[in-house]
Amino acid sequence: MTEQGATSDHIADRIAEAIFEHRINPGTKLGEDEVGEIYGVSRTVVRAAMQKLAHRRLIDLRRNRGAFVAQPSMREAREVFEARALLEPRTARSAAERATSADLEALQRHIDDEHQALAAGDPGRALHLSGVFHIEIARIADQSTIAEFVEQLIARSSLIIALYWQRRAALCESHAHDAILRTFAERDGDRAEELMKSHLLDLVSSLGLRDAPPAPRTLREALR
Amino acid sequence: MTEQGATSDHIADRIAEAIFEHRINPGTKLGEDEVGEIYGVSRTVVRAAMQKLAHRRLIDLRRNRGAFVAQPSMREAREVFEARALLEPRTARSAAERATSADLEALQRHIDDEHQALAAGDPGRALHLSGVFHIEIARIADQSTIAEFVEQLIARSSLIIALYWQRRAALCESHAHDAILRTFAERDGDRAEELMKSHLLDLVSSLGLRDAPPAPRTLREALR
DNA sequence: GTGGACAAGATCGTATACAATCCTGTGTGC
DNA sequence: GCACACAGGATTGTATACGATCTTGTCCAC
Repeated sequence: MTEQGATSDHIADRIAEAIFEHRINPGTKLGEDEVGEIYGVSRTVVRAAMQKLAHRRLIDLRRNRGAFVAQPSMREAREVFEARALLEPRTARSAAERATSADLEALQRHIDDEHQALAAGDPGRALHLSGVFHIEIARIADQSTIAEFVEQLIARSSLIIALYWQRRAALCESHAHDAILRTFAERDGDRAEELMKSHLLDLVSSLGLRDAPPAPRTLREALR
Repeated sequence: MTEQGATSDHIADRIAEAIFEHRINPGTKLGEDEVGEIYGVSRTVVRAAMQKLAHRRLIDLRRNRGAFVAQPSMREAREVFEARALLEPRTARSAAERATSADLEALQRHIDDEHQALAAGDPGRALHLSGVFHIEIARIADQSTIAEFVEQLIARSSLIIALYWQRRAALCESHAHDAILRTFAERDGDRAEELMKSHLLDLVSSLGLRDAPPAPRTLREALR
C-alpha cells in the first residue's frame, strides 16, 4: 500500500483517522522510515506530518526516541472536557441564534449519517461523525478561532473515548444531538447552551472519568 | 550575530519575541536562508521553527512563497478576544479559589516588574509581562490544557496590540492586574471572574476594535 | 507605448547522506 | 550468578544537493 506523492497534511490526516478509529493503539511507535515507506515519501515529509500531529497532541514526540501515539492520562482527559465545557455551550448559543436554514439541513443530514453508521454497525465512523457535529456547530457560530480550538479538543476527545470508554453499549449518542438541533430550529439560544452543557457532562460521566482510576496505567502497576 | 547550534524551539521563541516587541513588522518575509544564516543552522531547523510559529498563528506559511509575519485582520482580532472572554474569566475564578500564598507572592512580584518596566520606559517589556500575568493565572488554575490555549491567545494578542493599539498613552495597565490580585488574596472567585471579564472588555475597547475599521489594510486602499 | 510571452534568478519542497544519540545484547570480571 | 562496561545495530537529528515553483525583469510584437 505505497501511495506516491502524499503531502504531509494528507499523511497527518490519515494517521489521525487511524488513531481515532483505534486502529493504532496508544503507545505505538511510529517510526519515520516505516511511515515514509507506507506512503512513498521520504522522512522529511513524515517529520512534517509528525510535527502537525504532535501539535494536535495526538502523538508524543520524544527527542532521539521517536513519535508515539499519545496516551492521555485521566487527568488530561478531564482537562480536555473542562475546556470543552468552557467553549462549547456558549458557542452553541451563538450558533443557535445564527443558524440559517441551510445550516439546519446540513446538521440534519449529519445526524442522519450518524444514525445510519450506528445501524450499519460501524461505531468508529459514528464516533467520528459525532465529533464533526460539534465542530460544525462551532463553524456555524462563525468564530473560527474558537472553532479551531474545538476541533483540536474533539480530536483529543476521540482518542480519549477510544481509550477510556467503559460501557460501549447503549447511550452512544442517545439523542442528544437531535435535541440540540431542535433548539437550533427554534432559535432558542438559552436552551441550546443548556443542552450542550449537559450533553458534555453526560459524555464525561459515561466515560467514568469522575470515578476512581480504572486505568492509570503506569507500567509498574499495569504489570504487577 | 551568528550563534551556533540553536535549536528550533529556541529560534521560534526568539522570532516570537521579536514579533511581540514589534521589532519585525507584520507582513515581513522571513526567508529560510536568511534566518538560517542568522542563527547558524540549516534550513531544516529553520523550517521546523517556522512550523511551530505558523501553528501559533504568528506567521503565515504560504506554499512556495515563504513565511510572513502574520497580519491579523480586525475580525481575527475580535475573535481572539472573544475566545479569551470565554476562557479567562472562569479560569480566573478557579485560580482565585486555588491560589497558594506562594502563588500570590509570585503574582505580586510580576506586577511589580510590570510597573518597573513601565517606569523605565520600556513599554515593550511591560506589554510582554502583562501577557505573562494572564498565563500565570491559567497555570494557577491548574488546567494545563486551558493554560495552553490561553498562552496561544496571549501570543496572538501581543501581535494584535502591536498592530492596532491606537492611544498608546495612559490606561496602559491601569491597575486592573492589581485589582485582580486583591480578589485572589481574598479568595473571592466571583469577583475575580467579574474583574477579569471587564478587564478583557476594557482591553478590546482600548484597541478600538468595536469602531469602524481604522486599518483594514488591503493594499488597494492602503496606498490610494 | 502597451501588452503578453519568455527567461533568468531566487526561493521553497523533497530526497538523500552523514553525524549524533539511544537501545540492546554480549562479554568479562568479581 | 550478577553487575557493569562496551560494542553493534537501529533510529533520529542535521546538513546539503537537486528539482519544482514562483517572481520579476526584459524583449518583441502589435
